[in-house]
Amino acid sequence: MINLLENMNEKQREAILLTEGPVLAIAGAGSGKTSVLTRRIAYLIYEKNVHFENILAITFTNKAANEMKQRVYDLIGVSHPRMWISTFHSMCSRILREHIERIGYKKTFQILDDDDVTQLVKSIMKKLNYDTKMFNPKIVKNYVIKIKYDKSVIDSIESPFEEVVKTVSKRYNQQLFENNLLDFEDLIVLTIKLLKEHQDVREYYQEKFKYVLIDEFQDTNNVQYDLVSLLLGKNQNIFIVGDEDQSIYAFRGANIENIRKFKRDYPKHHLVLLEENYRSTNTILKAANQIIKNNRDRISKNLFSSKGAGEQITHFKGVTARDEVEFVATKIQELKRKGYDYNDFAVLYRANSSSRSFEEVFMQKQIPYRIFGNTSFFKRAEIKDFTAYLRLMINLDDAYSFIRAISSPKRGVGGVTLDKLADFAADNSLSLMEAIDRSSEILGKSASTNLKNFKEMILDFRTKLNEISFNSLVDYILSESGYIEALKNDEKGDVRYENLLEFKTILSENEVLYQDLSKEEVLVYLLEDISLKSEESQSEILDGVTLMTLHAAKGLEFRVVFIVTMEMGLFPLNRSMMDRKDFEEERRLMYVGVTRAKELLYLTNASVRQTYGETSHNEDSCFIREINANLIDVKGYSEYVNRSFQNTVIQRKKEVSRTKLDNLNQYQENDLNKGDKITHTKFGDGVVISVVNDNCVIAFAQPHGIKRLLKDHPAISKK
DNA sequence: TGAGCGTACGCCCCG
DNA sequence: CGTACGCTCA
Repeated sequence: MINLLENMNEKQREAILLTEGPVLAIAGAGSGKTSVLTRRIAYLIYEKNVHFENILAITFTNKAANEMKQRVYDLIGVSHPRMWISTFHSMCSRILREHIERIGYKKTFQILDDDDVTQLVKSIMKKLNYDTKMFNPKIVKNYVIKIKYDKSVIDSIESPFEEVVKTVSKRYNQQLFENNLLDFEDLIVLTIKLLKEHQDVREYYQEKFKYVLIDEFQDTNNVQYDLVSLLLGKNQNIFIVGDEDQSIYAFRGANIENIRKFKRDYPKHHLVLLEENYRSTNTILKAANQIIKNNRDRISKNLFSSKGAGEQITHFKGVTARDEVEFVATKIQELKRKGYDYNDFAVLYRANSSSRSFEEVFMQKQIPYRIFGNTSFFKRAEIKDFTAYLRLMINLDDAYSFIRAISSPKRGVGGVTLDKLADFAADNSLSLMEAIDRSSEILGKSASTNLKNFKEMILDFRTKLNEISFNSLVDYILSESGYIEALKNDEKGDVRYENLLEFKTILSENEVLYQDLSKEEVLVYLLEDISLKSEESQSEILDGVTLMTLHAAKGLEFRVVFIVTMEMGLFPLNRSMMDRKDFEEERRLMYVGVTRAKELLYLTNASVRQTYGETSHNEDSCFIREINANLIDVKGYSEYVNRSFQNTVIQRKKEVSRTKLDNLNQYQENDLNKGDKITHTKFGDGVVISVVNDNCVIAFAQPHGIKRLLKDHPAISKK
């Protein structure tokens, strides 16, 4: 018999054993949170004889979910691919796949990723003759998503946007519904709708999920919070784990307040504080504490570790960005010789775009690496094209995939034809596919023949699905659609073809996993997986240096961590320096990065860097200065740099970035009112259109158009 | 009507 | 530096 409490400290045991009633575990970085979660699940199953179907565990990423399943399996040998350990989105997708017909959608719904949503909003805006230069489609999209759940948000939208958002949102939601498509927000919102409107479904799940566990609670948003309450019902066996200092998803609606809200909503909860850190040396922990204590809004925690002081933190500053990359590569090779594995290293950056220079040099120096995020496999054009075919086969109503599939490769049907077809379809309440049958009424002979051929082809693919193997189906679609032929004229055709062949692997893997399902159902699951994982990229390289964003690093640990591009403007990002809340989130991101390191931490940057073809000079990231100097060993060209780059350009740049930082500490209050004429340091003269709380909307001359800005931003001055 | 070419623009994080 | 979009020409 295994002992699930082995090696657990007093607090951790408490968190594992308190299975009944609400429990809030505040878990500092590296405090063994995942062990607690997995052991708690194992304990429920193994010791308390709870069936795994009665446990719901929510993680933040699919990767974390898989890892948790694996660890539970390692502990007690119980596992099942359909265990309810998943992200909010996967869980909702699974519930909806089962019951969505109750709220009027079809079971074959497909999920749109974020890029698709932005594109769709943009195209709707164009159709409605809104100027996409004046109104940034991304901002409109964010509003459209936000008001899905909370209609009252519309009242807080400033005047010129309000109108646009209202109109676009109506059209957008209608189009999604007609095409049987869901966006990520729908997954949650529609699950709430389903549970609210259908008592039997609600009671089924409330009865089913007897024990609920939620990880990374600081990153839940309000909609997710409500969903949790709804799933719980009278059941109070809820266990949440969170750490305010690691909340880094506010841009996506995450609300730190949810932890405090939980305390209020579940007054009888037990509070468990996990403060002992098992990961890092005390030098690293001290640095982390020194950084995070600069944030205003936080409950202070006292992280401690029984590990020794360890090595000093290194700050390396190269003359050029190339030096920085070379330093990282050389250091890795050096440590590798001293006995470290490639797996022990992580290079963490703020923006995905920073990865390229590291990839190049690593490749050149033959350092194996695995890269996470970025243009993931599923976001590549050819993959999206092919999935469009598959989606269309499953869901003939999907106009979005229809357009993608019919346009790649080109088959004599262009924008004009499609517009006409869409208008005709709308007028006669038909789907695009249905409208094709009557297309000769509105279109010329060649266009309507091309459309009919396309439809026949898709219908043929549908028949073939049940007649031939997945492997043959991939080949069949690729050749019949003319896709292969088109790739021959494509410079990157070979690579794209290789990528497409990956579908064979993916399809057959899923076929094995879901043996008891029909081929159509397998395809539905596969497409769902692709949608939910479109942001993640898996790599086949097992032994390699990890390259990833700071965001993606949350929850992971490495013996050696390099946090790179530590420069004002890059990290913290320029944009964040306008607002204290954003800035504090950058600081939490730094905190997350630092606390990933177990033994060695390197902070690197450069004094000269090429960005967008232009040379720029940035000051050291302020986060470096927040660490006590006696913890840091300064290496590299920094002294040389200080002496030799005293030219005016650098001086001026430094002044600019210093001003930006100062602005954070110095409050400027602009007394702005509707109609005021102002000047903006970057956008020039403008007129205030509206002011709501801290925000204002100002109309500038083209090319800037209408901007939504912070009222008190120092760049704005009244005329 | 759609393909090809030149210009403008963007500085992110993710399910 | 790359990509996305718009314009022009075939």
